[in-house]
Amino acid sequence: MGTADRLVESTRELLWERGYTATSPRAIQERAGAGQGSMYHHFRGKPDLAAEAIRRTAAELRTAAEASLNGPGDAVERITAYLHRSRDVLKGCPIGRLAQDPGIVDDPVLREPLDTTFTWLRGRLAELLAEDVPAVDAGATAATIVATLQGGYVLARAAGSTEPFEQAVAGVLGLLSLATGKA
Amino acid sequence: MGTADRLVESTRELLWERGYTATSPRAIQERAGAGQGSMYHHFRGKPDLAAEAIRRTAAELRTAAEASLNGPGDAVERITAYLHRSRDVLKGCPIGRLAQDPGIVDDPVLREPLDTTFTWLRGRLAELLAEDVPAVDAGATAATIVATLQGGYVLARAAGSTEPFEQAVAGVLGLLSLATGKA
DNA sequence: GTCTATAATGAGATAGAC
DNA sequence: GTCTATCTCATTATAGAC
Repeated sequence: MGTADRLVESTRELLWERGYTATSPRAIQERAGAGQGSMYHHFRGKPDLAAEAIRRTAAELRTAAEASLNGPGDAVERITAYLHRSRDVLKGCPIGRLAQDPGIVDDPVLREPLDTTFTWLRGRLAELLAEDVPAVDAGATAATIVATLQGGYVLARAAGSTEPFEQAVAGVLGLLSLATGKA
Repeated sequence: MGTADRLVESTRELLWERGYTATSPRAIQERAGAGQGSMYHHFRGKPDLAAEAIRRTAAELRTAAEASLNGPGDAVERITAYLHRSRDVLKGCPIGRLAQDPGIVDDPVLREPLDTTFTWLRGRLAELLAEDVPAVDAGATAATIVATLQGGYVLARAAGSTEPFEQAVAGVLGLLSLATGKA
């Protein structure tokens, strides 16, 4: 892995752990084992490096989601697999957590991958629901599922425990099972 | 309003707008129209001031929630009123947004009001659901409702639009209406 | 109680040697 | 390509005058 790649990977980790505003170029350099000159040779500055890091993380998240959502089973089974996927709940969502950072939301270039990722995810879930669960509004229910996940992370971090996340996921799956009549 | 109160109010606003890490004592002082000496006379420092600000915001949020949840109607009607309450969606939840800030989550004193607030809210919603909606797991569904709200804020900020928030709320209410058989 | 120094530390980036 | 100064500004506080 070259220096530029190590810088991007370090940035990805730090954005997940601390967010954008609280991540300093200095910390990125230290974790990547690179000097300042090296960083400013490969990237124009912190925003440029962060943009590359966020795009890479967004692409990875989408690939991981597709694995569950294109898997075997009907809509509710695929969504269940997606929601039950192993996650580092107390670290939060590497994309969703950035939505609280003013430095991200106020910069169109940095916010764009977040918007694109969630718009795609809601659309894909809505497709699945429209096919198999006619009893519900597919678009609204898809938004609820993604929001449950993102809000579950928030509640877990506030509680210092994964329990609220697991409850929230169980709750939305319970409601979905009523909609399919397979309760 | 005395100087100490103005400092706390300024801190509350800035915590909501920027979070804890990105809020500087300097910014607090400027907004409150107070000097540095004044702030350090009334408070030991930024964490002390933030603790007071967060406790005050949490108390206010709880009072506002109780107004809807103790209002007229059955469980689903009260929850609907709570979810439809007017909110500044793109600013996010003044309590929930702090859960993404490492400076809050890593400090037990600053995290405690978040935990207490969400634990109370989930409990209160679960009480209402247990009375009127026997078809669902009250605790899990309560967690889903709170998570939908918190996740709805995240999606709205990522999108730069209130639309995903409104969809998520509509979705969870649609699912709840199935559970009561009043669809 | 409130004010104005003062100061140590880090952020974020540029310059120029190697 | 990478390194080590260097620079400017903000952060977070302390000290002491008023």
